[in-house]
Formats: sequence, structure tokens, C-alpha cells
Amino acid sequence: MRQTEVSSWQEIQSEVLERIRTRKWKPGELIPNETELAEEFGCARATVNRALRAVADAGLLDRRRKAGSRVLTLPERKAFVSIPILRKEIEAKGQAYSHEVLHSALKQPARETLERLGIAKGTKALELHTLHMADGFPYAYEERWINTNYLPQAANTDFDGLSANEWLVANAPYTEAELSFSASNATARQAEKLKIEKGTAIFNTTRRTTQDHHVITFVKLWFAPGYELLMTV
Amino acid sequence: MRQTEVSSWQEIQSEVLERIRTRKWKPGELIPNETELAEEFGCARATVNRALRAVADAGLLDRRRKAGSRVLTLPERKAFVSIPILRKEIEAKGQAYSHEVLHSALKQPARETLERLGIAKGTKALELHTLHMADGFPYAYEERWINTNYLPQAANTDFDGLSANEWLVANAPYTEAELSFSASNATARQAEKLKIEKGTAIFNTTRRTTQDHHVITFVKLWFAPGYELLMTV
DNA sequence: CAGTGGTCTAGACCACAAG
DNA sequence: TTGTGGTCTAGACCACTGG
Repeated sequence: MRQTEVSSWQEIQSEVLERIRTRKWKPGELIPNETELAEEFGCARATVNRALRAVADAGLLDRRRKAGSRVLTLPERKAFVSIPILRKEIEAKGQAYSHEVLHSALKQPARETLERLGIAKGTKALELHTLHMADGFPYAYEERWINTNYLPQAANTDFDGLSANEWLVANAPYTEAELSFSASNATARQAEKLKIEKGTAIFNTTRRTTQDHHVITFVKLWFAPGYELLMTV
Repeated sequence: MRQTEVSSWQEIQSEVLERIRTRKWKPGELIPNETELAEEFGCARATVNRALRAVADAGLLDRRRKAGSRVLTLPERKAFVSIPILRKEIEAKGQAYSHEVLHSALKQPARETLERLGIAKGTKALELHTLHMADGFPYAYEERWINTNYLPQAANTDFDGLSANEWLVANAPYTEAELSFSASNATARQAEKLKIEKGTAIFNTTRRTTQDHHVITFVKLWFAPGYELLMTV
């Protein structure tokens, strides 16, 4: 028979997952320590360590020095989500991407926005309103603020060619991001931009990215009806 | 050249992130190989490997045997999302959780549901409608199907005490899950359950979990207005 | 204080894919 | 064919924290 060609830490990981799944190791229970498992599997402790770390990262084990590894009672499985670049997302559907900058101004933001950008009162920032389109139809409407105190070069950039979304990804890699997703009824203004009826349910995203505690940008997105965010675990 | 005197893999990771951020290593560029970096940092190759693996996991590097490690042009940063247990989510807000099973029946699902559950025509499954409440107010309305062919014990379980959500987490750990999020206008029925006005925008989730390719459950959730899904990177 | 996981090392061999 | 990352090992010391 053909060997399954998996590295040993992955095989150990599978075995561990299996024991948790089948309740051989019950929720709340301590599992054998790394040394014991290394003996059982006939491998180095480092290999067991790698396997258990992976299982713990998946949210199924609680690992503590001295206390050992315990099977979690209510595992919080974690999913990966990638922050989308709209152009790619649209092109992945086989549609043509385009965008239009509807508004661009360097101005003093309202107090709420000042706080979100973490800048002082009296400071200016770049405000952008952009409509993203798929095959010419409105796909998402975006309202964005860019912290030009931290990113002065953004003030002199033309976002008609490359969208702010992509320009930032390429020129101001963030270290942290906060995302939120919600639903709301389209306001008259949003409805007009997206060419839909007022009150239609739309999917919203807000995102704030920072670099070493300096806010880079704060953006709100409203998606045209039918939008669906998918992810797998 | 002067050694950079970093010791742990995390410090190396920071240094690598810094070099990517400051464009010392530009997007699309090949970075030195592991052996060279190990020399520069004065550590073992395994330590560099661990650091680079972490950076690659974060979506910033493309690592290939023989080809080397390359800085990605458009990094797709990945966020962790944990699949929520509604009770915990509500309690975390300092509110009291309760739920009510509005409907429970073992019956033959419609064709569409049969497919989603991956079961044969003529088979029965458990249908549940549940209202989740926070401080007595509707929080989310749930429509769920449980694959009782694979999980026969679910048919004899009373979900009035422990919600199906938690019972499944505790009794049928899944190996894979598919999630989707969207927005919609409340239908008359949904509005009635959530005690809101028809047409109000609500946040929807659907989830399908499987265990070794056997579908465990398929569930749709409609959240009361104001719900927000948060995540950080 | 002592047991457990966290990390590092130096060296080795392997798997993969670019040229 | 051969360079690069992927992994394993045996042993060591460290860091945290439970008892």
C-alpha cells in the first residue's frame, strides 16, 4: 500500500483530533503530557509539541505550563477570513471592476471621526467617497477617511486610477485591523448611490486599520443587495 | 556586517514584519533564504523557519521550496473569527440569556434541505425553530435542521434546557463548517418572531457543519436589528 | 518548589519544484 | 539536477504557574 505522505506531526494531529472527537479524551479532561505522547507515538517531544500546538490554535485544547493540556468543553472553532480587495472579489466572479471617486476633500473631520482616526482637533484628513461597480452596476458604496497626518503622500495621490483600497494595501501595510459587519435599511442617499429603493436591506462593513497604533484609515462600505460574505472553517 | 542580535523567533518575526513594512524587502521581492537569515540573526535555521512560517501564515509571505520566500504584493491578511455560542455572546454583554423552542418535529425535509443535509429522499430529519432572547427581548430567531440519521440521539433530546446550539457543540464536534452572512428585509413571519416591523433590515447567518463529510446540522439565524459582528486581525 | 509546556540548537534527511 | 523550504531528532535550558 502506498504511504499517505503526511508528515508525522500532522498524523499525530489527526490522531489527537480523532481522540477528542470520539471522546476518548473527554471535554475538560487532561491529556497525557508531551513526553508521554512522544513515547507512545515513538517520536521526539518537539514533534508532539508541534501537533498539539496546532490543535490548540484551532481552539480545541487549552495548554498551560505545569497544568498540562486540557480538552476544551465548548470549543470555539476559529475561521479564517481574508480582508477582501473589492477589485479582486469582483473579478473573481468574472465581472468587470470599475470605480468612481465621487468626492475627495482634505478637511477637518467631525469630532467622532477625529476620535476614530486618533488625531487632534483642528487637524485635517482626507475624505473620499467612492462607488465600486461590477459590470457597470453599483456593487458597493464607500466612505473613507485617510489619516494624512500619518500618511501625507496620500493627500497628493490620485485615486481615480488605483482605488484607495488597493493603494493603501500596497503603500501602507497595516499591522492591526478592526472589522464590523451589520445590516441596515438603505437611507435615501445610500439608495441613490446604489440605485436601489430606499429602505432596502444592505450589508455594511466598517474597517479601521492601524500601523503601530497610528490609524491609517477608517472606512464604511455599503454593499448592494444580494451581497453575501462567505467563510469556511 | 554586524549581527542583529535577536534571539527568539518572535523577535525575528517582528524584524521581518518591520522590513516588509518599511519596504526594505519590497513586495514581489525574494528575501534571503533561511540559512542566510540564521547567520545574520545568529540563531539556528529552525528558529528562522518558525518565524517565517508565522509571517507566511499571516498572509504576508509566499514560501516555496526551491523558489524561496517572496513578499506578497497584495497581502491578504487573515482574521480569526470564532463561531459564537449565542448564550455566551449574550452573557458577555451582561444580559440574561434564555430561549424558547417554538417548533420541533421529526419530518421529511423539502428537497433543497435534503441536499443540504446530504441525506436520501424519504429520510426524516429533526426540524427546530428557536427564539433566542437577551433579557427577555428577541435576540435571534433560528431555523435548524439536524441530521438524525447521523445523530440519532438528537431525536430523543429535549432542547428546552440546553439549546441545540450548545448541545451540538458539546455532543457532535464538527470538523468543517461553512458560514455565510448577509442582510435582508424582515419577512412578515420573521418580523413577528423578532417583534419588529416588517421590512426592517436584519442580519442573517447560515451555517452548515459537517463531521467527516456527514452533515451534522444546517441552521439559519436572523438577528434582531442592531446586531453587529465584530472581529480583529 | 517542581512539573509542564515553550523554545532553542546543530545536524540530518526529505520533498518539492525551478531551471 | 540541485537549491530551498519542511520536518525530525535528541538533548538542553527556560518560563510559567499550580500545588
